[in-house]
Amino acid sequence: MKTKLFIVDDHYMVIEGIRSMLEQEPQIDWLGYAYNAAACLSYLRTQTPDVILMDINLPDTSGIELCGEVLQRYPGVKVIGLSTFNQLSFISRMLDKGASGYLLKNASKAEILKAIETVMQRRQYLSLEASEMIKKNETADAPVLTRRETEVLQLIAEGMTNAEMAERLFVSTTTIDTHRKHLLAKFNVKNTAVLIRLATQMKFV
Amino acid sequence: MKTKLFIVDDHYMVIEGIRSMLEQEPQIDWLGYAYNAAACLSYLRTQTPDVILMDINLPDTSGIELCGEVLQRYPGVKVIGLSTFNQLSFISRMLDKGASGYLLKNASKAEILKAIETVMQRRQYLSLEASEMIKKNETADAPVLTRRETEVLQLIAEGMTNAEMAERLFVSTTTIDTHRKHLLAKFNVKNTAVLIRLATQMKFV
DNA sequence: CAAAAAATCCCCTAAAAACAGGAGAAGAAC
DNA sequence: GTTCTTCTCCTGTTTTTAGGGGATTTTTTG
Repeated sequence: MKTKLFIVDDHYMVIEGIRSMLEQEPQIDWLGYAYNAAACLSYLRTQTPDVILMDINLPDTSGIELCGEVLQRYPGVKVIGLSTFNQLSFISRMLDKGASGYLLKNASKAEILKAIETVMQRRQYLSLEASEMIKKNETADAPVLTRRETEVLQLIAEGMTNAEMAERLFVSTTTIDTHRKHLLAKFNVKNTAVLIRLATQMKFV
Repeated sequence: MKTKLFIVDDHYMVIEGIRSMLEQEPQIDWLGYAYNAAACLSYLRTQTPDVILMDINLPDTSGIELCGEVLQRYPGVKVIGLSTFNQLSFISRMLDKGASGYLLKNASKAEILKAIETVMQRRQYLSLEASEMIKKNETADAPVLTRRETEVLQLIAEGMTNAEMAERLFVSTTTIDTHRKHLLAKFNVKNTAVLIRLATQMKFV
């Protein structure tokens, strides 16, 4: 039984690298690739792969969003996140969205094959270097936000004041103020500037 | 006359992609690759390539530094920068260091070959999409900041208040206030939140 | 050198955000 | 059926930013 493999990555060189490594493998059925989230979703309407290798950074949506969307529509698909060293903070959110594993972009052919094999057995595959770094980062990094907090964070980043947000969300300004306090506390920062910088860097906005 | 080609990139998939695309080309002599700046410099002590494809992001030094160092020691070598879409701001600095060209990581085989050919003729090769985006970035979105404004912007993003920045930069708080006003005006935004979001997205911070 | 740009400083007022501390209600989780 | 989380709201005070002016002194640059 061949594994139907699909890639979503905006870098042709990466796609070509994976293709060159895996195309000749007997257990891999190379379905193709997409450069962005839209093309990926469009492809999935006609074909259903077994495994999708998905870059965290895409030109239109973030891989995190795309992962959530894909798994909501096609729960049977296994998604393996792809990332570079300095983006490990995103991985845990990708796993939260239901991804089955992740690889670093410097993975060898053997490691990619192992990852695909592992997730096909309904187990999780975490690249060694990356899971080590995640362990290290676990404490400090990306906070867990509630629905409302995420919403408020987004609106702050759009430039709205507490009064404007209160009106938009049909709550009191003091409520917004509370959400802000919680955001500052969760990100462990003391003002909006750093909050928005971190939130932007961590792709919350 | 074959072109001796060397790659510096920390992502195995990218190296494999380029190798797979170019190895069979008769005019290319595939010398090999390095994962980081140190390995690259070490390799250059034994061999001198004609063209180096160099990633902007490396684990040890930045590609920009490495580019400067390599060209200082081996002025005859042609360096072509490699980058992704969201790192265009680094390219101009790479060109300042003497790079002969740059490519985006989604470049096709034909484009890579054209770039190599072009720089071997002692001309500069700039990828189309990227030079367009650089042009865009120059005019519309990214404002031109003065030295002091950049400095203040950075400190705001670090979370400092006007008083703290004034102390750090040995000026009055009202001066900082003025720089802030200019920043808001230049970015055409009404508060710090949007300022920092845009500045982060545009890689000012 | 003259003109433009950048950096510096000042006034004032109003608005917004941060800090502190508490508290009730609804729903989910155990 | 209690505990935890989330969302909601409150009263205050203090700090920080934003907005609107204006002005002087260095640097750059044509």
